[in-house]
Amino acid sequence: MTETSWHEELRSRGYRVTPQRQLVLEAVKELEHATPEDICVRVRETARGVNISTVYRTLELLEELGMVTHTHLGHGAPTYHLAADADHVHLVCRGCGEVTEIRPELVQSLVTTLDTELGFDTDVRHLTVFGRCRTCK
Amino acid sequence: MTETSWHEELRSRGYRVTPQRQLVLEAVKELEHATPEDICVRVRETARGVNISTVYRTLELLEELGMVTHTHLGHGAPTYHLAADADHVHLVCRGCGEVTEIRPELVQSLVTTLDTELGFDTDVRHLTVFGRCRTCK
DNA sequence: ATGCATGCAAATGCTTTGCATACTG
DNA sequence: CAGTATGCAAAGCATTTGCATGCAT
Repeated sequence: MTETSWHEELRSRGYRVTPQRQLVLEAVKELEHATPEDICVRVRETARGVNISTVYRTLELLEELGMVTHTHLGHGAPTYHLAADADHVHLVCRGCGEVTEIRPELVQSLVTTLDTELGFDTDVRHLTVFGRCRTCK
Repeated sequence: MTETSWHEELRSRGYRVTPQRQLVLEAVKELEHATPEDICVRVRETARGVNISTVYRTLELLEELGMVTHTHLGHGAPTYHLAADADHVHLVCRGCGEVTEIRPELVQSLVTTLDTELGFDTDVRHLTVFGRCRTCK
């Protein structure tokens, strides 16, 4: 999505293009797996402050527009990605806590099975698999 | 696990058998997919009150002992199961919000792939797959 | 100008913690 | 009796909301 196209996307839906919204989207782009708090801190480093509640409101909006997605990687706050970069599945190791991104092809068999057997359409981007990595098991 | 065996399990590890711990375990057994709050309410119905902080402490203990497990089914509080009953995977529909339990065999291909390709040992009981069910897609 | 978006502060939901008291072993 | 477990209240995060003001259109 180009710079201008999402501006128009916003306007066409009756939303406004504001500096805060641009800054939050930038931060999501640069930081990967960022929590709302991370994003807030990042934005404060680079420019005028953006309030944490605006970060929440903006992330909700960007998610509704399909520009970002979130996943729950642990017990704490969710982490956000650009939707365009989110085409992967997360593996979280309970031993060392390491988070790995894997190619979505590795879960293709699961997606196919759930679709064939149950007619269930899996949201692969939101999928997080917990377990133990090679070194911790 | 029999009634007495988990009492001994507790004692052997230096923990004590208390009415609260028994009540919480009972509630987890009876309510399925119960949040800490649900458990607290349930216990209050049947007997003397148990404080919410005791519920949290007890669930943590029971989980450490491997008697219960939890999953995150939505945005709110986690839900607890008896570990013995937990041998299933959760499907959560983003459309209607319905939670379905499926046989772990349906994700066997995923587990095998992750093990073979990455040496990752999947915690199937904690797995929750988000997406859209047959009627909502 | 109109009214959506933001900042601020308070409220909310969930969970943890400190400490005095109660109870188990 | 010794030391763990509980209740209570307060504190701690993460997130949401109400409302007055600011800014994009």
